[in-house]
Amino acid sequence: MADNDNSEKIFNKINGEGVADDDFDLGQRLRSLRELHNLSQRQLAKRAGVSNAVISLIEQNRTSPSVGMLKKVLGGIPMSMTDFFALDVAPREKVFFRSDELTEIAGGKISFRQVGRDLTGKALQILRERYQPGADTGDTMLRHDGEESGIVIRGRFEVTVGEQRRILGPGDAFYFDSRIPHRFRNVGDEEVEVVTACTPPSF
Amino acid sequence: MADNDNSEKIFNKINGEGVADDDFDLGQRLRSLRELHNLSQRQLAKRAGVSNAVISLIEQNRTSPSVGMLKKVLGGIPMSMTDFFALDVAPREKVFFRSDELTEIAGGKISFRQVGRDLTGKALQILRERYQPGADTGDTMLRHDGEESGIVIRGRFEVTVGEQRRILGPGDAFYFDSRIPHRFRNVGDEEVEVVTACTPPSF
DNA sequence: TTTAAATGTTAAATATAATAGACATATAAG
DNA sequence: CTTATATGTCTATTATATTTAACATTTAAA
Repeated sequence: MADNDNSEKIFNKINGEGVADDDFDLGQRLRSLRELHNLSQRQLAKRAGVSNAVISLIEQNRTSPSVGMLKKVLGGIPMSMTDFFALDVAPREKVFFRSDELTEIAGGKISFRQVGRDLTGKALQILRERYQPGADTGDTMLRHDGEESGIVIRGRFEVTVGEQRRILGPGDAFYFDSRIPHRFRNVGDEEVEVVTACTPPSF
Repeated sequence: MADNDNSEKIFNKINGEGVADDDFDLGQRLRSLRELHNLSQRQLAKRAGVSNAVISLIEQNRTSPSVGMLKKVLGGIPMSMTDFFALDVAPREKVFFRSDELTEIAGGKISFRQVGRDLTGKALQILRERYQPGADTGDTMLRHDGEESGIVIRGRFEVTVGEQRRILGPGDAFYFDSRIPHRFRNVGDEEVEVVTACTPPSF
């Protein structure tokens, strides 16, 4: 073995034996989903075109279904694989946030005020952002997983996404895949106010 | 068979034979992902603790891996199941939206203006909502999958979530699991303006 | 009570996924 | 050229997922 020998060893040190054991309980998840939709194992099985036994076995985690099988089963609900695995969301507690309760993330020329304090396990991040005149997100373009969207409330706001650039005013909006390098800048004389949302949270 | 006999037949009419054949190509997806990370099949196999053959077979779609297997393989990258399936998002086209390009969803006393026209396959829905004085979302509580959050820009906005109710002013915010029944109402004299985000899109 | 249909579970049979190891090819080193 | 290491693919064997058909309970109707 040649040059990649090391990376593998390092990797294994980090991740145990390289196994990514998500702890989530596939069986429990399917069972909840099925019961939420008021279907019996047999009803679901028939709609999905599979045997009822396999659903019982999956729900007991006595088998690890092939993705083809899981897809068929979910097809009986119906729900996509994507949604099924995205269902990681835990039940939430705090619902309301006073203006001054928003979590200050960055001060100075750019102010990010986030709804909610700890977003681990949550699907959505929503921010009220303020940019002082001339403020920007820096020279290196931002890049992360997920999608991102926002609506400008006040000011003249320059948004750069990949090769595209545009100046947005009040009421204007943007929507893009956050994996595309992006950057924000206040190009006007007054403060920019913008409400943005990301999924999943990027920090 | 009793009362659910019909629902099944109707369902099958809608969805072919109840099979949810996502068209996405799992093999191609894994291959791209692996190549993106500059790993050979054997390197990935070693890191994941599986045989190299299975990766070849999966990438050729000659086998439908068990979710356990897929999890292990992704563990070698590493990437979670969630992210793997969330990778469904097609490369996006339109990024910027002028104020008047926002899609009008509901007129009258409540105005929903959405960023983007067709959100199928997208993870995020962001809306600029306006409520005339006295306007509300109706007597029946809303309920759908996903999470929902918003920040009030103007006005006095009553938000009811499950047993909780609160009146929010400019800058105040909310965040909740959309499966909890909820309702919105303008309880002030002036128009309410609020920016909200849902994931996944609820309509 | 008896009967019938529905429920979730389980066992044995079958189909398929996963492994170990060989094969063919390509690239680079000697 | 030969040799060595890496690549992706394929075949036979083993392990496991999936089906079929039964079982044990429960619920509702007769």
